[in-house]
This record gives sequence, C-alpha cells and structure tokens, in this order.
Amino acid sequence: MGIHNLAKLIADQAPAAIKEGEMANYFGRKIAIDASMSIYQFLIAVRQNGENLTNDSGETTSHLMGMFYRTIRMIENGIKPVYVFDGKPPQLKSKELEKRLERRTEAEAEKTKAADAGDGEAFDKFARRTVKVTREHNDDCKRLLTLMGVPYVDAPTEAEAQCAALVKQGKVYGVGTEDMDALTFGADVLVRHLTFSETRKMPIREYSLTKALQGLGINFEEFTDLCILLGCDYCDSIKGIGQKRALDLIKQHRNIETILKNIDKKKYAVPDDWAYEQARQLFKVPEILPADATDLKWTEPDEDGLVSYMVKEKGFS
DNA sequence: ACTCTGGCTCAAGACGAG
DNA sequence: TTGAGCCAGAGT
DNA sequence: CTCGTCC
Repeated sequence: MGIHNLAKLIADQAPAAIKEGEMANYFGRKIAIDASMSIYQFLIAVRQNGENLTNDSGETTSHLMGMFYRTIRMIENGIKPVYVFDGKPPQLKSKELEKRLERRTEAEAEKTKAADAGDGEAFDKFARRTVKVTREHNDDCKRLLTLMGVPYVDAPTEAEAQCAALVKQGKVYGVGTEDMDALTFGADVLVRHLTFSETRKMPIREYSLTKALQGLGINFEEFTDLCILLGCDYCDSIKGIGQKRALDLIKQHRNIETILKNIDKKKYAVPDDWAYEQARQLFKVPEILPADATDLKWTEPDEDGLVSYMVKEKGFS
C-alpha cells in the first residue's frame, strides 16, 4: 500500500518538505481522512483476546469505538475532519486485491487451525490478517458521523485520490493519513500521525508536496514517474531500482520512457507488460467528485440520537 | 562503497486506574 | 495486513 | 508509565 520508501526518500533528499508540529497547530483546520483505512486500523487494533469488541447481539463495535473517540479528540482540538470512504477499486488494482484476498483466505485457515490447537497467540496473529472492512462497518460509521455532525464523502474509487482532490479544490487544508500516495495524487499537504501524537510520543509530521518537488529538483509529472519506480499498488516496479537509483534516473532522464531506452535491461529486468502508463494515468486523472458535488458542513452533534444509537443499539455505556 | 533485497522483528486505538 | 527498523548478503 | 478494559 502506498509508495514504497517515499517517506524515507523525502526525509533523506528533501528534508525541508517535512515540518513537525503538534495538534494545536491544526486548530480551525479542515482535514480529509481516509475512512476505510481508519476503520481497517481499528478493526486490527481494537481487540480483546484476539476478538473484536462486540455488543450483546454479537455485532462488532471496534470500528465505532475507534472512530468515535478519535473524532471527538480531533473536534476537541478544533480540527474539522471530513471522512472519505472508498468506492470501487480501479481495475489496475485487481491483481493486488486478489493477492490480498488470497492471503486472507490463507490466514482464515491458519486461524481455524490455531483455534483447534488452542494456540491463542497464533489465533490472534492470524485473526488480524483476516480483517476486511465490510459494507456494514462503513454504514455504521456513516451513521455515527452523521449523528456527530461530521461530514463524509463517498469517493467514486480511491479514497486517497478523493482526499487529494478536496485539497486541490481548496475544500480542506490537507489529508490526514499514513499513506504517502496522497502526495502522488497531488495533495499539497499531507499530515501524518495526526491522531496518535497525543497518546504516543510521536510528533505530527506535515509533508508539503511543493517543497518536496523543490527539494528533489523535479516537477510533478516526474514525481509521478518516480513514485511508480519506487513501487505503488497499481503495477510492478523494476527489481534493483530503489530510492537512490530511481531518483537519479528520473533526474537524468525525466520520464520512464526515456529511462527504459537508456538502462541496461540485463541488469534491470523490466516487468512483462509493464502497466506504468496506466498507473501514471490513474495518479494524474483519478476518478474524483467535482468540487460542486461535495458539500462539507460541520454541525452540532445530535446528542439524543448519539445516545440512542451508541447505547441502545450498539451497547456502549 | 553504495544500493537494493529479503529475512527477521514489532506494533497496531484510546482511555484511565493505579 | 501495513510500516518501520535492523541486519546479512549479494549485485552494481 | 504500564497495563487492563472498553463492547
């Protein structure tokens, strides 16, 4: 997921693009957040004895717990979050998704084995690998957000692409995510560690795309090709080319076509049917909602509705 | 000497009681 | 699953 | 700070 080693490359080659700060700096700021990614993290992390938290009817509540407290924390700090939900993944990602499904199926079997063997530790490990965000998880969270007066957006495809679009459209200040590909989608401001900075001793790290491009000495088109060389979700990369060689090659040849004409293909095997052009298109013109299709409004929470939903329906206290 | 790979590890959210 | 960090080993 | 609990 994301762009392989991009954070490290920027830290090494364009350190001026990174600014460290604290929660208070974001008071009054609107921030787009990948909802599906957050939910996934909550489902993986919020567990007890290897199982998600559930209410009396057996419905999972880990995602609601996580999203509820995290969102409250942000609002308390004056941040206005807008959550963006994933739509249909693009075709190019299907290979990657197939792989993930395969791994989940495998983990499912291992989980059962561990349960039979009474191996709690292994069960725990494999249970985390079987996590999948479902329609129900998403719907629960949308319901919660509505009651909290926090807006959300349904992305046509990739949530990160839509988050970046909101930045470009001037609707939010930046994207709050751990996933560096928000930059590749053209978000000028990416904020990492936005939420766990207070609980843990991790400073908030803000990445500026503009400054990264300046520091690396390349333009945005070249940056896109650089990200593809580093390794993205949409196609393979060239074995033997990592952060250093990728940046050198881009600086020297400015695009992948020219690089391909000039590198020694015996040393660096180019993948068969390399779909770098399609990947490039996905980053350049991803499917996103036009500015007038999203209306972001933050309102007062519906307290009665929240109590009714969380306490009565979902068993919170 | 530098760079990349692939092996391994670990943690993963948020809160508050003690 | 992800990512990050670390380290050994091999390729350039 | 660490650890147990949240549901």
